[in-house]
Amino acid sequence: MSDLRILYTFTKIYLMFSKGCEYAIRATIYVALQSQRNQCTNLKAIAEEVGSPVAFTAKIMQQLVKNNIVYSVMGPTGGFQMDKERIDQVNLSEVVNAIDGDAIYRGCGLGLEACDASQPCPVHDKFAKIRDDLQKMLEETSIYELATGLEVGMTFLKR
Amino acid sequence: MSDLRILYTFTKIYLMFSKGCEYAIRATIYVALQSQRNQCTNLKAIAEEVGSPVAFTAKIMQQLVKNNIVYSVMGPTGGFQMDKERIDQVNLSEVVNAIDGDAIYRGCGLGLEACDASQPCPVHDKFAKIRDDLQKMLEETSIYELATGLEVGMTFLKR
DNA sequence: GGCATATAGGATAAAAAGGTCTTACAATCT
DNA sequence: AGATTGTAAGACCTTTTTATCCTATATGCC
Repeated sequence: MSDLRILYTFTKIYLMFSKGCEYAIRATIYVALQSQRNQCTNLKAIAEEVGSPVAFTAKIMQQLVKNNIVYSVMGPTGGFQMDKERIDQVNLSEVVNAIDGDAIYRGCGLGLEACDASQPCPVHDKFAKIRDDLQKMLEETSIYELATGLEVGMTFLKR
Repeated sequence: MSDLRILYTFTKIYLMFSKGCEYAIRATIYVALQSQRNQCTNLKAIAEEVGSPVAFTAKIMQQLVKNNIVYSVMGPTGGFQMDKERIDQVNLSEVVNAIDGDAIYRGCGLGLEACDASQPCPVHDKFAKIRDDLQKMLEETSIYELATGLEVGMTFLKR
């Protein structure tokens, strides 16, 4: 790792999702949990609970509302909430798609623009399998499942 | 996708590796192929062949040299080359590690710093499986294998 | 030796992602 | 009515990532 600092300053952990998408997933899980308790959660509480910057979280919540993942309630005692049926229906894939789009499923592992089965990059097939597994996992994982783990105290959203 | 442009300007395809790492993999495969033909390849040729910016590629090649993945030869007729034994030995994981470090195996899918088996984030287990598969794949894939596909004309490094 | 051609390495610049602030406004509660 | 909360959009700032440039140094060849 140390040598890398010649190339990059590098503190970032390069992973699957954009930062905004990570916040979106965490926020959705939290709102789902609160919604199960029939509670509307306001922006500040969400940001605090998922450890995300307030202003940035506001943009992300707007995006989640637009994509019909959560809904918003104006006025005092307002905030964000999820329909109870939606908690079961919405899966991780939907949330990711709302923020990052579907690039994660489509993109080439080596960054080539015109990489597909007919003109594959050297790692095309090997990556395709990993990506398919990822996609399947994201589609099979419901927000309900994740919120439940959080409620039971088995999982955590911060730090 | 269109709605996203409110949040991000977004042309980027957010994936597994940094840009530098993608170039590194492509470059290593190309150098390996040339080395099998006992040819030393200079920077300019590499950059041209893998479609990467010359100056940036120079930095990446330095990194690959430091990590003993390729070696460099100075002076006219110089460039980069791989020991023939190394072509078999080196796997994708080594190349990735040389540029991006091992963050891809360690990092939390939701970006939490203190996420592990004892204090997992809601998607910890599901991500762990995908990441383990990715790691295994990267470790099992040799540069030799990838260079061979390229030589045979089955795979491509550009566009 | 002298020259051409390479890589090495530091400094710097450009672009993208991440994040903040401000302004105007709409809804809803007390 | 007034306070509180979200909506929407734009301008702006900061950090990280990506990329370039310049000078030093090594090597092969004449």
